[in-house]
Amino acid sequence: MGTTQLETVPEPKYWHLKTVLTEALDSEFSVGEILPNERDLAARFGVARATLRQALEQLELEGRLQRRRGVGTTVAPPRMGVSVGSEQHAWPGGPHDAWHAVDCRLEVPPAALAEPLVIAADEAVHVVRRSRVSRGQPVASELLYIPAASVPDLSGIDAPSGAARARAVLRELQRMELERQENAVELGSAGADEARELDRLPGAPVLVVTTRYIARGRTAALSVATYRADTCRLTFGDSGGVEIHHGPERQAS
Amino acid sequence: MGTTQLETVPEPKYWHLKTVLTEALDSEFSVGEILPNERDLAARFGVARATLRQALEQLELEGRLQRRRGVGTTVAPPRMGVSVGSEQHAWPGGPHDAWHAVDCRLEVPPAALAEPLVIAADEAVHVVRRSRVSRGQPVASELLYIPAASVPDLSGIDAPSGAARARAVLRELQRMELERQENAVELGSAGADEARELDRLPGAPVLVVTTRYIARGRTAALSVATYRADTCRLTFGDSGGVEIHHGPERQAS
DNA sequence: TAGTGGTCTAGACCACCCT
DNA sequence: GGGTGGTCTAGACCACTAA
Repeated sequence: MGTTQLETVPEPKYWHLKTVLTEALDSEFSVGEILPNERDLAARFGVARATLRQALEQLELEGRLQRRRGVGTTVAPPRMGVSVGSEQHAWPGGPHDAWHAVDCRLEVPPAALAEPLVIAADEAVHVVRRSRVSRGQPVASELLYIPAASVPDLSGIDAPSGAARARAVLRELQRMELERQENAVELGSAGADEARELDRLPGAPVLVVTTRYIARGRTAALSVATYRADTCRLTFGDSGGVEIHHGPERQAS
Repeated sequence: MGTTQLETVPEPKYWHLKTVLTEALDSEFSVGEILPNERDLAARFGVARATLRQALEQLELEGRLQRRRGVGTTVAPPRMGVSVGSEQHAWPGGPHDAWHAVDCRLEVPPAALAEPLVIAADEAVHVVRRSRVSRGQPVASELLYIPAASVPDLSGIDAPSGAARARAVLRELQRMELERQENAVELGSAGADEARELDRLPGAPVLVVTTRYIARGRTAALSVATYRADTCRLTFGDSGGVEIHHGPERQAS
């Protein structure tokens, strides 16, 4: 008919919902405040629950919301900046290290890591598990792969495993001179064990930081660190990082 | 009854599906190969289409699959490494710059950027739009915010807008000495315009790299670059980055 | 035990791409 | 026009948390 048809592209409902909710978060909600439950929200907007959830999932991905099964959906605080791969060229376990060692075992690493580690596919390496906490919250979980060749004088260590052994292995590693390190960031999803350690559900989005420590022209250690993508902003380079704030978002009482 | 009950934690179906599909991708599929369509796959695994899609979405998030409406689902090649925030402290638009300028306009930036730019909330700045292509594919889209104070001698430039003006603005910027730069990476989702430029749907996951260029103690420019999270692995620091391969994954003919 | 978010189903229709 | 992935619905049940 003669109706003007400028609506050439009907925006998906969940996309429009996301926009509306974002504006509401910016103007009407405080950090930590609890949103109405999903069934109520869906009814209020006149959509199916699955459609509402699509919008909430995106907002959680962007770090605006936090959802917890059995509890509810809350407004998330701004992401915290965590520094990675600083230019200071330091071995893991050094004096200004934000990590704390949890465990150390001797294991065969995943096949995909054999090549960057320059070892045989079935060769066992020291695997140090570390975790990183910021503002009282777990933010990252790391697996450090250290070929036996990088820590040759480990015979005097008595601890067969555990945090004590982990620290001993890192101490040994620091006896070499670090040549340089290579870093990479990519998107991944949390495995079952990482999810537990990060207090998230399996499959949660994570930022995977891979660091190759190079000494004497060889890969002396390989770190695979998974950071919570919802709560973390990774800063690197000279220092600091840029603070981005959303709307007013008063602090909840 | 007396049935042994070791199945304490029933794994979600989509999680198990994802595992099965991952193994299949590693062993039985080639890069670029087309998977059966979603309805067939769902029927084959005996699940609803929505459940299958949950698994496919995760695999796409991890960069293992590529889905295109109207076309199908294909096996994605390994992510390509793109270097960001290298230690070489260079202005944007310098000689070894991977970007190419598209446009330049004078606009008021989003309110959230007024503070890091150290300008008034309603002050207009030069906004240079640039894009980055790698291996024939668009990988990133950037908005560069440059306060007028950073390019004082712009009067001689005749081009009122467009790529020519963008290049002129960048040339002017390079006359200052760069003190240092601060970088940050976080997870985001593509807006409508970024999605178009990156050849993705709105809401697609992206890695947002924020760079603050500092000269004479002030923020001389602020870059917000969004990289396709599905196809990119960001490398930074000394150089290179770590190559991680999945399974055999022969190249498709 | 009540209420929350997480998983799952079996449909339907739409937007897009190719031929 | 036929086939693909993208969106949406209206239900159901489950796993978890807290009172």
